[in-house]
Amino acid sequence: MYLEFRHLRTIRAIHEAGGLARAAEVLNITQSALSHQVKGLEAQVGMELFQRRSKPMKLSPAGERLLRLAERILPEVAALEEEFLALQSGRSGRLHVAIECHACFDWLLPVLDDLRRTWPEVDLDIRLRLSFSAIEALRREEVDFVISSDPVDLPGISFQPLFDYEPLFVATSGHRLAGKPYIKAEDFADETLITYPVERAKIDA
DNA sequence: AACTAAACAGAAGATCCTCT
DNA sequence: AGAGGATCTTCTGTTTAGTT
Repeated sequence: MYLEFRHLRTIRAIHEAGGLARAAEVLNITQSALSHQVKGLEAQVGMELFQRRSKPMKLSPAGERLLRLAERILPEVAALEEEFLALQSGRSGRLHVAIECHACFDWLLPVLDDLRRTWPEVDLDIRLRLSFSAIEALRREEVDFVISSDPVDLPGISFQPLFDYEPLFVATSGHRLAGKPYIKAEDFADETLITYPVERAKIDA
C-alpha cells in the first residue's frame, strides 16, 4: 500500500469542505477525479474510508484515523516547505565562520549582534583556529569565510581588509617601560610571554 | 444534488539501448 | 559507469453519461 501526501490532503479537504464536490473545488480538480482518487485509496487500504449511505459522504472509523494522521503530518510538511523556501531564498541557513585572529573579537562581537538582528533565521557556527587549519577548511568549503590576521597569496582565495588594528602596551606606572613614548618588540626580550596557543612562527619577537 | 463509471488524454516513470 | 534519447507502461486527471 502506498499512502501519499495527496491522500492526506484529500482526506482533510473532504472533511473540511464537507463533501466530495466542494473538496474538489478546493483542491482544483474535478469531483470525478477526487472520487477516483478516494476509490483507489480505499482499494489499496482494503476498507472503506467513507460511509456513502449519507450525502455528503462521511468519514468511516478508518477514515477518521487517516484524518488524524493528516492533521498531524500536513502542518509539519507545510512548515518544512516554508523552511525550504526560506533556505532557497537565502533568508535562513547556517554561516560557518573560522577565526584565526584572536584580536578580532572586539570588532567581531558587535558585528555578529547586528547580523543576528538583521538575519534572525541564520545560524552562526564559529570555529576558533586552535586545532585545525582555517584556510584549509576554507579551501575544502567546510567554512564560508575566515577572519585572519595573516593574509597569504593562494589561488582561489581572496582577502578583503576589514579594519585597522593597533596593539597597545599596558603597564603599571612603576614598570621599567612605562615612561617610553613607544615600545619595540626587542623591549620585551627579557619579559615572560603568556599567550593563547599559537604557532611560534607567528610570534613577532 | 451528490456521487460513480467508462472512455480517453497527457504527464511522469520505467526500461532498454547507444554513445562517450 | 553513467548520461541521454526512444519507447512503452502506469498513473492521474477530464469529459460525459448514468445512478442514487
